[in-house]
Amino acid sequence: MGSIARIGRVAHATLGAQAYESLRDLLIAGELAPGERLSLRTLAERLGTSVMPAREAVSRLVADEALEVLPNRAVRVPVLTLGTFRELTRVRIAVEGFAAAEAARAMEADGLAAIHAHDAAFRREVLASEPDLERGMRANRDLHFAVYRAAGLPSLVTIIEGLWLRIGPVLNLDLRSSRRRLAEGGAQVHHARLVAALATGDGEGARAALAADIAGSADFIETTGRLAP
Amino acid sequence: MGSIARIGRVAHATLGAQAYESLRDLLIAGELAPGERLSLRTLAERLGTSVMPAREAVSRLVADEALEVLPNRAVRVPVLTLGTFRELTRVRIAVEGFAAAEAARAMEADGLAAIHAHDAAFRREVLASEPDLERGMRANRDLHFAVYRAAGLPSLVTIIEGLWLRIGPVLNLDLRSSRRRLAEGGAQVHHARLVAALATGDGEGARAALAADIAGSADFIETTGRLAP
DNA sequence: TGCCGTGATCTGTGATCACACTTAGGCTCG
DNA sequence: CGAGCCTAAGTGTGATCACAGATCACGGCA
Repeated sequence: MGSIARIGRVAHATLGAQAYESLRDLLIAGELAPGERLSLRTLAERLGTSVMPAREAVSRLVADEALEVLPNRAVRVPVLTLGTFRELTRVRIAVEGFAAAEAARAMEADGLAAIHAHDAAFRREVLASEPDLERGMRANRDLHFAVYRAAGLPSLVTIIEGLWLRIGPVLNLDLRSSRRRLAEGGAQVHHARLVAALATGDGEGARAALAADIAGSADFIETTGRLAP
Repeated sequence: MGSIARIGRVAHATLGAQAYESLRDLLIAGELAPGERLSLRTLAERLGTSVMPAREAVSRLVADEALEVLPNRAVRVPVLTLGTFRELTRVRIAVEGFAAAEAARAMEADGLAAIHAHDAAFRREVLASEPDLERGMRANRDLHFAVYRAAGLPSLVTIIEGLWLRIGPVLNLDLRSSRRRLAEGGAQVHHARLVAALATGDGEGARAALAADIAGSADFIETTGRLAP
């Protein structure tokens, strides 16, 4: 095979798209606290570009409601009220629960294998004596989205990504602040029930397990009392 | 009442936001055909501004997947394949069906009155000897979103708007092309069942009626055979 | 007559400048 | 010594310019 054949895509990523994904990852990872203000020029300087790519990134994230512009035109990470958080949780249970149910019906072998791997990685981190929180949360995220992708409905995955983008800041900020959650919580129990239901094609079982998982972490967040009233 | 009181919103709408809503309405109304290419400069000239607001509008719509950039960097209205259309329809039935079920449980008097009004307006247009298609479709849209808003889950309404934005071009293009659909179809029958279920708080009935309505219009679109293979 | 090379034009992207507005800090005056 | 104004720095928004790449049509060569 000539070397010309392995050139592949040039990965023509525009600067604006790169800036968008950088900011996006920061938000999902909870590295930008709710209420924190952003400046286009500061952001551009940190990215090593002009303000234009930063503008596009912020503009898209505002459209996703992952950032908000105040009446002063200032840009900041939205501060979720308790009511908004509960609303998002209800929507998540409905949408992600549906995705899990569909995944159970459409599950194929390789998808199930990937899910098993992510589940094992998560449980390994939970049971470790010195758990790496960031790696554990990434395993959790990979597990969830492997399930959602298995439903075979790409537009649904996009919708769920938008939901995670909005709850990311409060969710991951609090989960990182206390390492108890990872070890104590029923997360791995829910995951086990979820994986079992997926393996047997039990759609309603998968939906129930995922709903319990979401509700469990949401309850934990509420107990921290860090949400705005 | 002094005239100062009726100023209302300062309409602090940024040019980019105005451009976004203009393009958005054009897409939902199906006035931009699938596959049609857009030019930032042409768009800017039509809006009477520079390319900057047009850029922001297009950028946001691309993020919503309501527009797409080809590998050539050209921007066009996406051409839905039959598979993508069916996928979106399944997601719509799940998400909008959930919204209808929640609306039935949370329904209040004034919301129900508004829904009744939109339903009457739609039926009036269907039964008219000389139906105004555009007005009928607007009544249909108002009816649906009045139901979704009644669920009391704003983030769900945003999600559904995104779905309508994607199917708008093919849906409304075909519905306008044949006036039969409005008159023949079971739309008003499904609407009647939907409104009745909402009035009695029958969540599952509302979900079923809405699902049938969506499936019915989707079937009609498929019979036109205008979708890409 | 058919086909390929080539240049003009149009595309989106990024940088830079200009402007209205907000905000915070320092300075002056009571 | 304290409070209010007022300047200066910083904000997002919009316009304009510069540039690489794609597209398409015309003309010349085989």
